Amino acid sequence: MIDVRLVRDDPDRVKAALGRRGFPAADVDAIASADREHRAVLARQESLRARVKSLSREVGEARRTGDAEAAGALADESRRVGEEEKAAAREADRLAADLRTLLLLTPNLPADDAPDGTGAEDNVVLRRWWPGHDDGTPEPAAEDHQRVPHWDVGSSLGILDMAAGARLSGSMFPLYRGDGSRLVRALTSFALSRHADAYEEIRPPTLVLTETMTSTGHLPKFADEAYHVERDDLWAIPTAEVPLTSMHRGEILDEGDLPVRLTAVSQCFRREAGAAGRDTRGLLRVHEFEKVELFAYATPPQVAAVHADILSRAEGLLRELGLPYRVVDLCTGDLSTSSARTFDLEVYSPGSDRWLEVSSVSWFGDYQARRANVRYRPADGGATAFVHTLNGSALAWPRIWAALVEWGRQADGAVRLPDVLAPWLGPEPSIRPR
RNA sequence: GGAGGGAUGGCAGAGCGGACAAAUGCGCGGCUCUUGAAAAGCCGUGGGGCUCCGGUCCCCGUGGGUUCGAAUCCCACUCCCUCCGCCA
Repeated sequence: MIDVRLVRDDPDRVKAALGRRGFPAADVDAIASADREHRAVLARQESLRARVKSLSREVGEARRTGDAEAAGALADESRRVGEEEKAAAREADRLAADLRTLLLLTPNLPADDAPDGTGAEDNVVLRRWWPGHDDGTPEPAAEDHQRVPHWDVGSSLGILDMAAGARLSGSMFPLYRGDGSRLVRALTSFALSRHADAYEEIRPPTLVLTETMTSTGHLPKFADEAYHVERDDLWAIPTAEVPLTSMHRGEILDEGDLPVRLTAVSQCFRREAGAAGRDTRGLLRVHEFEKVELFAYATPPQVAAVHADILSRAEGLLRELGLPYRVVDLCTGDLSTSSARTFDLEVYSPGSDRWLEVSSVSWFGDYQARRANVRYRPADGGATAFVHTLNGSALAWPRIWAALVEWGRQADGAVRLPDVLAPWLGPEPSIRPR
């Protein structure tokens, strides 16, 4: 959530910033007027409250001095003012709730250096990397035997059974078998091993409270995108970012402990409402998947280095896996609601001839921290301030899995996997027809 | 799921209807003393909203209620602890 004081003090700046992502200026004015109205009623309520308190003190004093008549009169007066105060309090509460609703639905201000644009077509490709060709030499085309979509590779090798997944849970719920399942497990172990030096490994719950989903910005606006367990009012997380952001909810951290860097593997659930039928074959888009996430709470001066670190770790994994990828700087029109700046990593899939998003590395400013109320106390003893949050996938496995089996496919139909996975899959890891 | 106990500041822990943002101890910061340290002594030490910068209001797990007045009384809920039941 953005700071309402920004709207109060410099509405034009907020309008300009939010306008870059297509948010209407009129909605900013609505926030400003809701804020004014709320503060006016609040001020009235508080002065009435102060009056009740001082009258009550006088009642006590009158009683003590034995002046029952005066005490009665004061109590009557206090009761009368109290009634007025209660009405004002109800009004103030209602206005505060209205204001909060407006703020919760307002997206974050984009970073100044995020590229302008209205949609994915305006995103900026910052760089491409091709194994063995990061020196500017021409990128090699994929061989014909690599131009087989992963769903065909998966079913012919018996390592991916989408039909069985559909039988159990409906479409877009993959079921991996045998070496396909081992590959997912190997990728998780591989990624976690690469972050253990600086990021504490967390295994968070997968079902969370409404409050937890609200802190990251996934609620209230995107309720349709998430699975909801109504009986217990719990939500299936779409990413480990959700529980990690709320891990220190309501706490005040010491500046000396920042940045707090966390990594987590979790199942991720996405309803993908409205996405059915488009780009959904095989593992291109699924309802449930596993992902390793990198996450940090940081102070503003630490943000640049932490953001770069998460991005370089995600890129590092792709390089180790030998998968061609590109780094995309998301334009203001394509940023997620909570993000101020996002770099996507996309791997090239030769089987489907498209770039697949496998990671999203974002800086949220204090937008999420304000919703989650995570603050820090500066080392110099100054006033507490909201932390900044950052996160990035490192990485989401279904599309990595897809790219690996396509790029690794040999002329004989077997799949050769990267040697970096040998610790978990054995030497010269590969998958052969059964 | 059932029975009982609990939730107060960084921590421990008093307060159980009237001047309480809250005793006391510990911790932490500053100062005095000291060659230095320790000990001792003194002083200070929660968060937040609004503000005409004079103030003022809110926060004692959360949300309601009673009262002129609630940390304190009542109700509901959440979480923690002990025991029973169930269970991977």
